Amino acid sequence: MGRPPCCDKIGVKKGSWTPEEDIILVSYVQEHGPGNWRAVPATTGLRRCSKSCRLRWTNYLRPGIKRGSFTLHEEKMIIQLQALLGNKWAAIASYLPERTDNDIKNYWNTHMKKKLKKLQSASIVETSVNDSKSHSISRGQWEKRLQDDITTAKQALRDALSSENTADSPSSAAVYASSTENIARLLKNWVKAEPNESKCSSNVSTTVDSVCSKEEDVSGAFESIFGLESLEASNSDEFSRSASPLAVVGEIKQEEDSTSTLSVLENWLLDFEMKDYLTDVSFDENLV
DNA sequence: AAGTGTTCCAACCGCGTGCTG
DNA sequence: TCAGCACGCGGTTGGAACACT
Repeated sequence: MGRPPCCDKIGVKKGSWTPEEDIILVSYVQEHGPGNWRAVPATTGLRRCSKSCRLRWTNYLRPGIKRGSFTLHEEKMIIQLQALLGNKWAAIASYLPERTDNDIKNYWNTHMKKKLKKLQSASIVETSVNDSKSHSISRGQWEKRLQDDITTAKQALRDALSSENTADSPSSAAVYASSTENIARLLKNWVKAEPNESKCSSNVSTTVDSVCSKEEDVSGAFESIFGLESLEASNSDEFSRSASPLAVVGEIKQEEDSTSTLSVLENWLLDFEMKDYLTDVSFDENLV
């Protein structure tokens, strides 16, 4: 016996969502909040599967979603997190609050795989040419650079966390207001051929703005922790030997009172098997 | 201008997991 | 303990948009 369908297929609409359907869905979420998706079709009269409603909300209508091309910064974070976590898109997306797991997954499958393959092939050529020079960086130099990175990362994390603590947490009303703005923007986009991509500094609500700035801070911390800047110039071997984020976070943990963001970070990192990280992670394994 | 190939992304599908009775 | 249910996740697909010939 196969698994029963998540909802009655008869009369369930598929395919692209219309503006009218979006408005209905957003109205529902404004009233009831996200969740209980099973009730959405019954309550609203939408002829959509509950799954489809959830997906539409999380991937498109949810407030705070940034659309448009990925920044270099985001790209680097994705590369590092993918190398660390594998294809755990939801986990990766949790560190890029404005991007959905679907977006990141799509971006990875279309852009990053290509780029990394290029990078890898270039690296292989370089390695074959400069094989005898491959250990040019001494252990002492490496440790010194690592220590600098850790110091920078810790400072960046502190900054990010302190700004998060001082910022007013958005009320649910504000969150849903920004959702309404999302819809308004979408409707405008449907009317006009070319949308004006919403950037952090654009006409999106202050709620979104605060998310943007926070994301920048946190990602900045990550860049330092993971040595992102060195990625482009480094080969996979060097990455596999790079500093353990566990060590950094563990040290920060001792110095900082726990905050929500740090706890999430810690839990995630502590769930990660350090041993596997040190022995297995390399770009090669993730380029399939 | 028309045909063909390629890219991109929204949406779907099936499975895993956690919760509840 | 177990079955049923709802939700979340990752892989995959379909088709619109774009690029190329």
